[in-house]
Amino acid sequence: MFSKACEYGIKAAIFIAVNSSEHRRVSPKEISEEIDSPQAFTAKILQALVRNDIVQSVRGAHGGFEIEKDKIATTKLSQIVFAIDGDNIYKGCGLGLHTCDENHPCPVHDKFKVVREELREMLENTSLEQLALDIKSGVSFLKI
Amino acid sequence: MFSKACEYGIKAAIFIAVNSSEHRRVSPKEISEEIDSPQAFTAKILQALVRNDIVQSVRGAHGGFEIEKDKIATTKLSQIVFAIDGDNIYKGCGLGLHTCDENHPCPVHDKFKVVREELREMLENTSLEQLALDIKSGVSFLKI
DNA sequence: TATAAATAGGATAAATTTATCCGAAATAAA
DNA sequence: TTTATTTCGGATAAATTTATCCTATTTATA
Repeated sequence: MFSKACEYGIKAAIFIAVNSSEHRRVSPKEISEEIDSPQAFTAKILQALVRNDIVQSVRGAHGGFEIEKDKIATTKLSQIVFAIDGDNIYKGCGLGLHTCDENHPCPVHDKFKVVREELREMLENTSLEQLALDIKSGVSFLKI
Repeated sequence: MFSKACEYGIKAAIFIAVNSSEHRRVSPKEISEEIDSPQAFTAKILQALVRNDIVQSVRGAHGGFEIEKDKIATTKLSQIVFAIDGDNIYKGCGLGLHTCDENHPCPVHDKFKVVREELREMLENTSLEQLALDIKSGVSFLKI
């Protein structure tokens, strides 16, 4: 469904959110260990999240990654997905047609529309905060 | 959402179904022109569909690809997707965890479950016949 | 101001997916 | 039985995604 990069990006953001809520900055090394991802590759993805202003980075000694408190509550999954994979998952044609709309639909246009709309709503209505809370309380997991 | 190979496979199967319903066999060349896909690559995908008994092939002069009449009605989109991409789209974990279930869920497990279940049902309830009919009547399109 | 600790970013490699090429095998018909 | 036509299948190449490595840059602190 999502690219590996996107999967890592979502998990990394959740882990940073969990730690930021406890005023702790985290390093790519720590992140990649906790979410079970390749460190250097994860660092690249973190850079993309920083460029898209989803995550904040602090360089130099005692630096690391963090997310501003109010952003943890306002950032939606859709923003992370968009920053890494773009919006093709719930915008593009299911069968790859260049133009696919009501006037010129692909064979699965109507049926796909329902599923993708549901996916879009889910991503737009899910905040980093909700996901981070479940990790903190041990209800959900970031690896294995 | 799906791989290119899967997109081509679905479109090819629909085009073959349309022609088989009019007792016409089609070649990879004709198929790739009609669905706007690379010919040799499409031929490989057709072979996979033949091996999975979704499409029938006839070798030699006057050969080509066809689908048995009753199979056009009974074949579901899910079978085509499974033959090419496997069932990871609506089985695997949304965040790539090796084990992700009710006892050990990833952060988006519950939310994803709904979307994937809807996707699965859609694929399992959509027959080649329905899709082919819309192409025949000019309601939907296989390219552009 | 020197040093150590971090992220940033370019270059490159490995793996996977997508795509092409060509000869082998099968089949209908002359 | 030969020939033309057609799918099958292996080898290979191109493109994209995933992953690694190394150096530059930034920053806190001794």
